[in-house]
Amino acid sequence: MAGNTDGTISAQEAIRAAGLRATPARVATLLVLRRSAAPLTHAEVSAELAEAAIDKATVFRSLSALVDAGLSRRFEVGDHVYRFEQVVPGEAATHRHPHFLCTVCGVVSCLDHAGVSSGIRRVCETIGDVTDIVLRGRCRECQ
Amino acid sequence: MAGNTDGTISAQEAIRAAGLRATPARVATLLVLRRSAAPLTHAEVSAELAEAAIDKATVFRSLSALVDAGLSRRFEVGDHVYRFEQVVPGEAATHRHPHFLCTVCGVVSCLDHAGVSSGIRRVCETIGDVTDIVLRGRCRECQ
DNA sequence: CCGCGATGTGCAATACGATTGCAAGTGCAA
DNA sequence: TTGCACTTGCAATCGTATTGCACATCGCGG
Repeated sequence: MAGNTDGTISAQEAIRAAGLRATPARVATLLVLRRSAAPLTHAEVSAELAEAAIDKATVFRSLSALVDAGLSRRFEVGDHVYRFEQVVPGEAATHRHPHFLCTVCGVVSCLDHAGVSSGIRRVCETIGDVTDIVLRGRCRECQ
Repeated sequence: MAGNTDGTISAQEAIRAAGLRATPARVATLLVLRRSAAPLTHAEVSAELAEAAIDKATVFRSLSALVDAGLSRRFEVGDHVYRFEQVVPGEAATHRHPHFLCTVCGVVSCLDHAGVSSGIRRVCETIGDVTDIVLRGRCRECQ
């Protein structure tokens, strides 16, 4: 039993597959992330899971565990609050490409295709080993 | 007396010109920013000014005042700590350049000079209004 | 050169997100 | 089913950012 009717892997399966124990707290956490369209703050996830009597420290550790396992992503928009979002199943967690982060709506887009490479790559080599490139600003819809 | 031998405006002059009172704390704060090649955190500036018996709250307010006056710039690279850097006299206060954060040693460097612009600029326009570019990775010394 | 009022400073306290220690509880492989 | 490492809950703690308030100071006008 590795999947649902819609073809996605169940949260429990995904967590196990990532090498973690599928505890209620982690499953619930991942479900909240999956259910949400937008990235959530720890506080938001926490609030939602408070009904299930899951402690905020546990939520934080669950989120961290999910991040470490590559099931979710952590970032922040400049307001000093971390946001979490699920890593869409199928995309490699290690796949590296620049991200654009709209500081207004919080949406993160991937710049896979973007021709960011050539100029920057040389700079990167001068600096060291660049693992991450983030652009921030306002997306077209938030202008 | 509007300038030094090297042609730059003295910190005191600059502060006055920006419409602020040139207090020792502000002058000292601006000097620290000017002296530093890399952007500094509030804690770093504060530590340096502690010798001069300047309180960290004052440093924070001084930094904020400088930012508001357009003499310095505040940003952060994703580690939940604000960085401050001077606005180079002559360049527009809105001038932006990419920053590199070494996730190992935490040092932030400016990629002023870097030829990051050309390729990226086009991408930025496609996406929306990019206000900030951050690269992360390990610097040469932390390899 | 001096006094005064507006402004800035120092100290301490606070807000708040992030993070951890520890003991009790639980998942899961054998 | 059992054991043990891994998790959780609770509460405490940490660090950055921020503010209140009384005192000190800047710098303008006299």
